[in-house]
Amino acid sequence: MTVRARFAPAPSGSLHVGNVRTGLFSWAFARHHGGAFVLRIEDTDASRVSEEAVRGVIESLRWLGIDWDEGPDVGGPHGPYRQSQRMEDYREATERLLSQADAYPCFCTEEELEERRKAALARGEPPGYDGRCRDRTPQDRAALEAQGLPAAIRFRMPEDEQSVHDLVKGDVRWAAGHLRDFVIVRSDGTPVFLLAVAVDDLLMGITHVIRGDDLLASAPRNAAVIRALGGAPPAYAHVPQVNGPDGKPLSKRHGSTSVEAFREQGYLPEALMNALALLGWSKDAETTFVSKEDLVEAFDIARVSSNPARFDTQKLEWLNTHYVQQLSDDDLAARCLHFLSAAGLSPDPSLLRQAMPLVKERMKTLADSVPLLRFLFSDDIAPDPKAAGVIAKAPEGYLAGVADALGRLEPWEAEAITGELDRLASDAGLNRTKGFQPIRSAVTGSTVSPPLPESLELLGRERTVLRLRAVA
RNA sequence: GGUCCCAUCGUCUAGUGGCCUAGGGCACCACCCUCUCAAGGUGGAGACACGGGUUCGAACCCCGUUGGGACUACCA
Repeated sequence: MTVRARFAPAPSGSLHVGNVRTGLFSWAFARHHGGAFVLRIEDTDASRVSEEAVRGVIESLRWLGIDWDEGPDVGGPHGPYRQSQRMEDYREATERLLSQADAYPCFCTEEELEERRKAALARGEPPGYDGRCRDRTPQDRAALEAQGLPAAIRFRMPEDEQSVHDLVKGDVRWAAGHLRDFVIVRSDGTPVFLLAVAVDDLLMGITHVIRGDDLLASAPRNAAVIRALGGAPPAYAHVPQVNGPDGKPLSKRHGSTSVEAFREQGYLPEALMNALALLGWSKDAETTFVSKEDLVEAFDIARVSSNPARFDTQKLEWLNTHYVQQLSDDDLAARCLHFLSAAGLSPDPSLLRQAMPLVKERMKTLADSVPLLRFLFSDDIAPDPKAAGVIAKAPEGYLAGVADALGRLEPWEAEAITGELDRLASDAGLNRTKGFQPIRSAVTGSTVSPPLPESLELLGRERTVLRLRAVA
């Protein structure tokens, strides 16, 4: 059997790292087994989706390195891949279910349902649907319809015990009567997720449904609908949710946890993917660096942990510094360009490229390139308060002397500059730290910068001397 | 309330009855290196939620308790 897995996000908000992690696992599973991966957009609730969100989902996944064989943008034999465009399939399925008496019209209004729910709760009974419309006679239904009462369509849940063999949770059972009849078509005629997912998974030939475990309870319902439609349910794997640092499920109040946000902060896709891959899954006891290829090669759904994980930003940061260091200078320069431009700088390409070895191991994120390199690409480098303090404490005439000496120095390269700076410092009775810091402050405007002599070499003699004189 | 899921260092995890005086990564602490900041190196502290069983033997199996979470919608 050829594996067909899918990722089916609801584009109601941004794709947060918990969602993608689930998608990543589904993708890795499909790729590991040489199967197909399908992207489907779950937008049955039109009020909650925006076109922007759909585009955002696609872009985020692509950026991360996840690809799909069938989807809304690339098409495929089982399309369309947006639920909002599959209404005909849902209508046909509903008719079949209705004709088989696996579904029935329900005339209860939301208000009535709410009241009965409260009443049941008050009596200490479970609050689910009470089945009032379940066994109405055809005449009864006709009469109610004749009155023009709007009706939703409910699925008639089998009354025996239901069970799901889950690839990560194991066998999960629901005793008879615990799963109530549920609405599959709203009274306005639009299908509900519970129906759409089942129909789509069936029609798209999905063999493995890998999704968040908040959907575990809907698995037996999805499976029941698929069986009623004459199909065989796919295998299910419900992976745990990803929590925020406080241990609560990821949500808006955790701030920017979307893929897009991490991208904007300067994280590398390879680092995010690595971090996500290790959240709830591990290759073995030791492995901490996992590339896309490693993940595909080693992914095993049976090794997915069944308990929820917190997203660890510090580890992401550490992974990111690691991956930044792995990048070639050209690659890194190209990636930094966007951040420097966004900060209003217009870096000279060759200078930028030459600066990479200096900053590579000093960047946690690509965005860090801005404060580190501003002095090279802007002459507006008024010393910050700390730097101003250091300059003020420099011995009388020290910086002017440095300016003079550097103005005559030959050749203008790091090694010679280092020698000269050392000489100047010791002549002034200063050690390297004390001797270099005022210069660094004057030239970069900050007490923190890439190594000084190398920085000066790149800056050039003229700009260096000019800046020294400006503060001297 | 009911049903279901989950429970190893702060955190991510290894662990599927003896290999565990519980291993690794991040974070933390100390030291080394050092022109700032990093990076790097060395070392250190740090966990099986609790209580009962089962067994010659339990982090691993069973039961209970406690604590988290999900679902219980004409949301997905």
